[in-house]
Amino acid sequence: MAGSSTLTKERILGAAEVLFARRGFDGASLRQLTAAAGVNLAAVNYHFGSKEKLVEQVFRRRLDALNGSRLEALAKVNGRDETRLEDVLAAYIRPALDLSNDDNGALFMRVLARAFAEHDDSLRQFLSENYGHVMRQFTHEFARLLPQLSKSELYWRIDLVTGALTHAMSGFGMIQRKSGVSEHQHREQTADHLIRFAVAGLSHP
Amino acid sequence: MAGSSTLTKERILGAAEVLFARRGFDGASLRQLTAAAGVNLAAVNYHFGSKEKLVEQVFRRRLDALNGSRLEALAKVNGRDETRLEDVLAAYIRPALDLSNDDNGALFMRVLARAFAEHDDSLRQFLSENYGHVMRQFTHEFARLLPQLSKSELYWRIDLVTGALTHAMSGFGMIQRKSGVSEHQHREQTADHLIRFAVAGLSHP
DNA sequence: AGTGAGTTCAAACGATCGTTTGAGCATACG
DNA sequence: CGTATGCTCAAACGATCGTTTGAACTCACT
Repeated sequence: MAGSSTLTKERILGAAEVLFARRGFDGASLRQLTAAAGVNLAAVNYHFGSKEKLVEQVFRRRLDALNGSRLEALAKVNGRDETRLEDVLAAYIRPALDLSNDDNGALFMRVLARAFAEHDDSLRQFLSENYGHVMRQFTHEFARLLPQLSKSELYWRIDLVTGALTHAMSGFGMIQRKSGVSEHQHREQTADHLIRFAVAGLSHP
Repeated sequence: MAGSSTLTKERILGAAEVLFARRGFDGASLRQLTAAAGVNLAAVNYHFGSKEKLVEQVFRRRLDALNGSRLEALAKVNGRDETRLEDVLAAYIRPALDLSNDDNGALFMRVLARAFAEHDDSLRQFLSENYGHVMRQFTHEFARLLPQLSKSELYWRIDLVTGALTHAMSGFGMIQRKSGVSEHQHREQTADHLIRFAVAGLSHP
């Protein structure tokens, strides 16, 4: 091998994240994308095979780490002697907010929200096949902690909470935080809002 | 005037609603759209001026009625001697669910959710200019009913509730209802879920 | 019957899309 | 040194995009 250029691939993935968040998957063209990344137009098809494969890799790069952190945090919560609902929700929410540490991690949540709103079948299938087990594990935990809820009632609430969180986190990083508040504090306050809301949405009488 | 064909315009608007919901604004081409509507390709530019203007009209056709119903329902609630939070939320939610009476009314909520997730500036400005006063009026009502909440706390909760409702209603009409449940009952049950969730999300301690 | 405004139509416009090609360049290995 | 491999590049491919054009058609009105 010569260059083994993971550099070009990474530049493309980074630019794709920005442009997919801004213009959507259809709206962002490979020419805009490769120009922003400073690479040749043909590089996308050479390194990824197609635009659709690139989209999948954009998700993979973030979701592998994100959902890994979530499951890790959930396991840690389950290791304690008593499991609290808010801790389970924190295990789901905090890793997502931590993404904003990365350069464009916050933008990725916008990409995710787009994919959520587009009811594109192939993309949903890809996400379901690769990361469906995460949501299933959290759902199982919710069912255990909220035994008073019927199955359909629980699914309704999880769906609503998911919608709320996806929407809110897609806007995170956009809202200007007041001066005098550190980024860490800001993220902490946001996590607090989301967790308390999710607890109320799931467990209200 | 000869034809004064409101017929062609309506066929286009109907097909646009379906295809925008299914493929997105960029993903749905005027050729697919006019073919589905059974009209000539040039008809869109003749009757609407451009594709972007067509998008605006798709929103106008539904949102004028939808937000009108919402304000009407809100006025009716405010006319009573005491205003309850769940009634205000019902005034916001029920008109949206009633859209599913219409042929493709339920699909329109998908279109709306898409516009919500895409952070397209020109579309957001259009919606804000034309229908921003509705959200402002409801927000004012929420502030009155929840005086214990700080301004920022209230905005957080409204944002989260809005995200949840938009997501949920964009999926309404997709979920198959159990046999033996009438469409009216189904809508009533859905409204109940959404309203109780929204009450909990807004007013939790 | 004839005029004219409103509408539809097939055809074409230039632009841009995702993808492919083949030559050129770099580096590692015999 | 020579050659093979991985990668980049400019250029082109056919397809499809939104939009425009000018002729054909419809129908109310004089």
